[in-house]
Amino acid sequence: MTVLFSRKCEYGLQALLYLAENAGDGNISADRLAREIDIPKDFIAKILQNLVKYGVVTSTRGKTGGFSLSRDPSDISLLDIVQIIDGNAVFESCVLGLPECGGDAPCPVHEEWGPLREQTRQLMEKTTLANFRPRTNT
Amino acid sequence: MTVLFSRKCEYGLQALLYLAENAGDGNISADRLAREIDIPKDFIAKILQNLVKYGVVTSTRGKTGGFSLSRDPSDISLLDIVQIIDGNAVFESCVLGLPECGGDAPCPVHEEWGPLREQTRQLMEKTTLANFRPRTNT
DNA sequence: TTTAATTCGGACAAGTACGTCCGATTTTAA
DNA sequence: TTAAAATCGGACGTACTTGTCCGAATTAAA
Repeated sequence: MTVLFSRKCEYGLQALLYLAENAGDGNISADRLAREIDIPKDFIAKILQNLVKYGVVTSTRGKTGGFSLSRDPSDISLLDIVQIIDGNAVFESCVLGLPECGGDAPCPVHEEWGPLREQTRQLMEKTTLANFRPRTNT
Repeated sequence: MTVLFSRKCEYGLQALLYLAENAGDGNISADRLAREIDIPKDFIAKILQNLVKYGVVTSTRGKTGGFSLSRDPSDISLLDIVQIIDGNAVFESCVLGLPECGGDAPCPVHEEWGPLREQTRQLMEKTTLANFRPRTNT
């Protein structure tokens, strides 16, 4: 199991953070991404192709082709990516999986999980692709 | 996708909360559990059989058989159940899936996710099977 | 012009989680 | 004693997620 997001989503986040980090290098190929962040090449290619469709990533074919971010990294939140790949059910569902969990029939952790979930959502929302490596300035 | 725990784990938690809630009824059959909380019968049976092995649930065969809690509900935390079924990787892993995420190479949300994860763990730890329906006392 | 390196799209394969079935055993009640 | 209702254990089937492959199209460099 993963923690909150699917493998696909984790890979997408990792790849886009790498694109942001290495934006100066121009197009970055799926092959390089696969090598650098240790993800199956064809799999990350597919994930990025999907993000291209949603306007987050730009792709270029041909010999010097590859992927790059469509917008400024600071304009793309981690939440944007999560919602494209996984949707936002994770930020709306009962953590115990009770379909009817809500105000009138709350699960035992409903009241406490709500704020934690919301804080998590806000964390993903405020963190952008510009926020790679927060404190590794040697 | 589920939120934090596997389907199996969610079902286990739901079933045990039901056992706690209806402890007065003696043994509760997999069939009743399946009907009441809308889970495939053979699936919840398997999940409970596993919890029997770990000493959380007691099973009785035969005509009036079924399942019941081995200990007082207040003695069984939700975390106990989660750890038996899913392990505790969920409370230890990087939320972005980075294998090397840690103090020296933190992911962009490492510092903030840590406390949220820990609060979640503590919530599951302090909440027991006696904490069903916190505020439905009419 | 040719070759190499890339993305694209679709199909397919593998792996894991989820769910089902069945025969054996146990126990109670008729 | 017999029948019904339950768990147990193992095997099996299904569905979803993850991962792979391949041919076509595109582009730049040799």
